[in-house]
Amino acid sequence: MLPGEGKMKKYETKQRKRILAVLKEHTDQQFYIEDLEEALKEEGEISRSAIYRNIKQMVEEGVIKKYASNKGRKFLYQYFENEVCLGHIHAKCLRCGKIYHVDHQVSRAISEEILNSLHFTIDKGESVLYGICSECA
Amino acid sequence: MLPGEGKMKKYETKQRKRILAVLKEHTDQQFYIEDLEEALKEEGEISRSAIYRNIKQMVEEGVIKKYASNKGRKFLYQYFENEVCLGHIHAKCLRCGKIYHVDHQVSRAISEEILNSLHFTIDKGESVLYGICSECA
DNA sequence: CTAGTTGCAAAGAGTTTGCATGGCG
DNA sequence: CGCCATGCAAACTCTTTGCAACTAG
Repeated sequence: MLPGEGKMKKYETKQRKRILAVLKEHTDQQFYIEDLEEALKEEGEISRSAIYRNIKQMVEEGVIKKYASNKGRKFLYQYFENEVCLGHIHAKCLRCGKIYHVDHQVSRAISEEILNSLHFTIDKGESVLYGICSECA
Repeated sequence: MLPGEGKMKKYETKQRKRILAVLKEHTDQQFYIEDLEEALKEEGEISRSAIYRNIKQMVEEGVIKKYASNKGRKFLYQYFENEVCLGHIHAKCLRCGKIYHVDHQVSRAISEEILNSLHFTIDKGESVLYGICSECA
């Protein structure tokens, strides 16, 4: 890990493992804290503070990504596969919530178009396009 | 106004006029409630509840747009020029916060690329790209 | 006039934090 | 064993709401 990217975890607790497992199982989905809590409940509850603290830690480590949601004041969290996600723009379906990876080439093409027309350098990891996916259309 | 788009305002109060004036003066900027409060303070304070209620009303009317911010749990608000903003993707500078309009043609080109590669239909009004603008680079 | 709006204060919703206890290494 | 993490509850932050007083039309 590069310096300044946040502290590494110290202990590998049960709770942390279970939280990460849920996120890894659904890499195309974003979770509210309450979704995580719900999903975790089946094998025994984890306190909210533990969830919040672990999540926060993982965000700092770059293991998961934190997104703001347009409706309401809750945050969304998603497992972030560095190899897969870096350099990709993402698209989120407003109906089903699923996350799609915009193909590498297309992402780069878009990035270049914006650069040419506005001299604006996109941070692909931060940019999420919203719309309706093929399944929901 | 189309049905279902929200209620129209009833009264044109001093407070409402002043709030809208501030937003209209900086159409390339997004405001936190506290920024508005600060900007309004100079000509006499407006209560928070009045600011919140007016803002909420304007969002429902489509006069301004509400955005979630990635850091912190506050919302951002921006005057929404229908003629100018409709059909445009926006780009927000992560450093200075300024909002840029992605040219109509480029917006459409991007929209089509995504449609072709993912069969995903972008909602341009909801999509904001993040990055660094030319001035801040 | 009289319905919609303001300002205040109190209630909500989501997140963070202090502290004693418990568990990883 | 020592340090970090957990769980609980209380504190915080931002937003919403109830209500009496106040205005725009």
